[in-house]
Amino acid sequence: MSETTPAAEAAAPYRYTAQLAAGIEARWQDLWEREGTFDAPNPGGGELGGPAEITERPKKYVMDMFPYPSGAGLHVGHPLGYIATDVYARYQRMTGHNVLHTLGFDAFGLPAEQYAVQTGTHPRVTTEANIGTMRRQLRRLGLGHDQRRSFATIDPDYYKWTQWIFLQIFNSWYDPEAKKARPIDELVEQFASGARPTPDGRPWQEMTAAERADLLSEYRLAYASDSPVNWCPGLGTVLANEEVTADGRSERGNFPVFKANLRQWMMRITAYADRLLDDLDALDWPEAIKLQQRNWIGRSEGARVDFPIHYGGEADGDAKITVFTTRQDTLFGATYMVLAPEHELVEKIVPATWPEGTPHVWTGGHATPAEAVAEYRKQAAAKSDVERQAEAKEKTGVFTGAYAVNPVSGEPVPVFIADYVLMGYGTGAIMAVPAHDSRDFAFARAFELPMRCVVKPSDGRGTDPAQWDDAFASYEATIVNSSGNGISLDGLSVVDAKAAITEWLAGHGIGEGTVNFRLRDWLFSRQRYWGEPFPIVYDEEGVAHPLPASMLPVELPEVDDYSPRTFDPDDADTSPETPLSRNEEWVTVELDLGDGLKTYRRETNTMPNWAGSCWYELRYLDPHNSERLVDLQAERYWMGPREGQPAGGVDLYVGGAEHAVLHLLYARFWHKVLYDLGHISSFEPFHKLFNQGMITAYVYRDARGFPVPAAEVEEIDGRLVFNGEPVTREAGKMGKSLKNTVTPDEICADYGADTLRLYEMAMGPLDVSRPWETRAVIGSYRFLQRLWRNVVDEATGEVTVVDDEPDEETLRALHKAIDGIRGDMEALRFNTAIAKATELNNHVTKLRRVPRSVAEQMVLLVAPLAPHIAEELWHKLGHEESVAYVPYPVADPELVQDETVTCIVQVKGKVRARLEVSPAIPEDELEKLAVENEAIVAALGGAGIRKVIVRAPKLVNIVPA
RNA sequence: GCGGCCGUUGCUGAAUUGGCAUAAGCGCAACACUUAGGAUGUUGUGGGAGAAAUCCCAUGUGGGUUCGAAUCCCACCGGCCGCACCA
Repeated sequence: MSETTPAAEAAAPYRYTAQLAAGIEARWQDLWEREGTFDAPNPGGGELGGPAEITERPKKYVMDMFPYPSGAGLHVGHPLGYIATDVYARYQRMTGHNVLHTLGFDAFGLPAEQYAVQTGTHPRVTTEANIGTMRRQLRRLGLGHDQRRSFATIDPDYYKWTQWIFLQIFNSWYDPEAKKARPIDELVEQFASGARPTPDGRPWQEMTAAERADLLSEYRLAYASDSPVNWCPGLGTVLANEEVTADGRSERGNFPVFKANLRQWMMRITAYADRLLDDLDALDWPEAIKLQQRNWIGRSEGARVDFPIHYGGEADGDAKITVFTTRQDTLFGATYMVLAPEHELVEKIVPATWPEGTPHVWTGGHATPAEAVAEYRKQAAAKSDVERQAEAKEKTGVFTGAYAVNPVSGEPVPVFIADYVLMGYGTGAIMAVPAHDSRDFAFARAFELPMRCVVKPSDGRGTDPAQWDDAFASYEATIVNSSGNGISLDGLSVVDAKAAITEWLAGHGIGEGTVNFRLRDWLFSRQRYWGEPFPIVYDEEGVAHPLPASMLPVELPEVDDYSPRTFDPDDADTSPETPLSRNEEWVTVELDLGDGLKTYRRETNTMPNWAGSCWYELRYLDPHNSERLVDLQAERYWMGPREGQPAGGVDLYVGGAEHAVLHLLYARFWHKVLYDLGHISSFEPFHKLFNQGMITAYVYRDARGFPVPAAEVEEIDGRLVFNGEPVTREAGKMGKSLKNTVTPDEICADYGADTLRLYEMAMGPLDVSRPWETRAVIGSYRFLQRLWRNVVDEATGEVTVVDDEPDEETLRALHKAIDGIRGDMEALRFNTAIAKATELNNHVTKLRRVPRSVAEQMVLLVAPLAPHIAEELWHKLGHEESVAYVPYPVADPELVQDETVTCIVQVKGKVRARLEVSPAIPEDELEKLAVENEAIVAALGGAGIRKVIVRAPKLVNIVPA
């Protein structure tokens, strides 16, 4: 490694060693910082303004996903993306772009709070210390960030604007006509003028303040509501749907999550479902991520259908159950209905007694419907999502005692409640078509309900569902048994039947075609200390008032105990307690909000971790603006829509795929609201998204299965051994508990930052996960040593390049490398760029005298990848300016191609001869050469030629007769 | 269960549009320099046959399309990821 014996040092005191690299790297990092080498000017004047000659260049806005400053420090996997964006940004600078690249910190959140609780210090103290550590670790890698633009989400200057955006969202509503957010005042005006009637028809002026507030809540894009939310006693907070895993546990901490009815802040992201879906098309994102977002939004086309129902006592002829279905074509096959247990209609429809002839299995053994329903609802509520998942295969439910009417067949259909119908999706009620839906099929079998086949099975199973093993759900079939009430679907295909019945339903006023989304509104409040406070206060009547912008930021108060109150993780019968509520002095506040000085109580929830990362791409552009969240001109310059980027946005956004739906969906939503309200010109935050893979590491385990320190495992005769005992190896994450952590600091110390950068980029394609292998780092180190030696004499430190013109072969090798590397850099294929640079470097190493022109171009080629050594060599070669802005080498097209190319001649696809030909050789000439070639004649063995395929100049393929 | 992605050498991985499979690196081997090598350099390194030129086989398995397939299509095997009673 880096150790060299005194003898070797004496012989080569100027060898590129880790020690030498450390000196070079520190020196250039200091200079870059001192000179502000990577400061990117905004157009125009002001603090961040810069010369027009730079701002007139094409721009590139390159971004990493916000790091969270953990207390554990970085391992070598963390900086992978940061190195990649730095290489790309440096390349873009050298190809004439004004490049904005910086890095801030996402520093609010539960881990900081938990860490602070453990260490007994204020979250701000530990968080800021962690940020300091991370800055030091990252600085050592030589990342070319514009430090003027760096900030943390916990800075009051920053979260002031997070709160401001919240107010913007709170103070707007979504106008479905205009398909955009509008200020809530415009809605108030409509109500006040009567242009829009109030729900109960009373004039707006006659409504009380509380009534008005409630009404507006139905429209605001941020609103508080009582709704079933994910309550996690173990964490002491509620969670967004996205933060709950499929088996009903918290993503962080893996605690059980329960449904609880709590008053919480929500974001009406569902209003944007269509736009969030449609605008994906114009984005340059990995298809897999787009697909995940599409699935999460979950658009499905279907119809709403009303089923008339008569219930006890009420002579209400209009009573109905509305269902959502995607299979309206099977309406004739609906033989029963199911409501979610929590459905509000349930209480109303339950009759006093079981109808005559109610089968025993339907009643659950209860004497009255009310009893049965109450008992089932109790059971369903007590079930955690985990239990519900586990029992998903077995359908449970109970008859409500009520019958509705199938609107097309006119037949009475019994109404059940069952937990396989979810309150949160569609209308919380379904029409059950057991013959053509496998869930309904299972339920119908369990409860001995009738089935009616209305889609003729195309798999030859017959039309009697009693004989079937499962429902027939295919669309590749025609409708049968579906006539009556003035409509017939018989003989139509599924698709045509859908259209026909939808039209019929609409015409009769009992349904309409509609679109339903899986996406739900975003639960936006948390019962935590370490987050942004809401800029909201409540008056005596409990009406929420937004604070004026002049009162921002609402700073976090000191509290005695900032940990959230947590409970027994399994105790669902608990409720959250916000840490901020403990500071009574802060909570109670005297304010003049326009009605004179009054007493208000502050909102004590805080915003979720995602809030700060929802808009940081905008603040980098103009981080110190105290008047606006971002200067419009700066935003338009760096992110505005343009050719090829119709929605605008960051040019390159690099981060892990784990944020596929959460952060990326939320950030897109906020961005669109800000766009609608005219604050920005782009309507998507990130034009190109790139997911980097993970650096994994080998985990070594002993016979008991415990991890052993990876660094101390030896390979003896092909067997893996630790302390003389055999161990097993597997790929895993890198982490302390697995004893396989490798830190960037140790690699920098042993080889230097340039070697680390180069190795991480050379390991493989950026988007693929791959295992770290410390022993392979030496390869990148050798590359840099050879590069160094090609320019510098290890014994004297003198530059050894000569002013000779390079020979033809070297020249062609150089230009081929330039051409290839440029393409690779552009496409983020750094691994193959390095392979090409290595080839060139190895070629040059063999030259006895290295021409200056070749050495200089080589230094420029590797400069984005290994910037410190490149600066050093560039200056040793006699240049004064930083290599950062020197134009990247350009290939001469004449020299990219060899003077002669090897043409392969195949017979029936097998290579039988090679010809050295000019790249410009005409097809017919090449064919002639090939056909006359001795080896080919021999290979043909006298057989005639059926066909000759010529792909000049590289290939001829002869097909014998 | 549904959807998506991926299987190339001892290992990490290259291969532009369907056109010489295995670039580059690690490791391994030999040699040179060296008191020494865990330094550096040079050379070799998919399998099989052969003295050699060369030939045959090989991109998870089996089929197909094509003059030609790692690449396109179908089925299967193995692995990874996402969603999961979504009506």
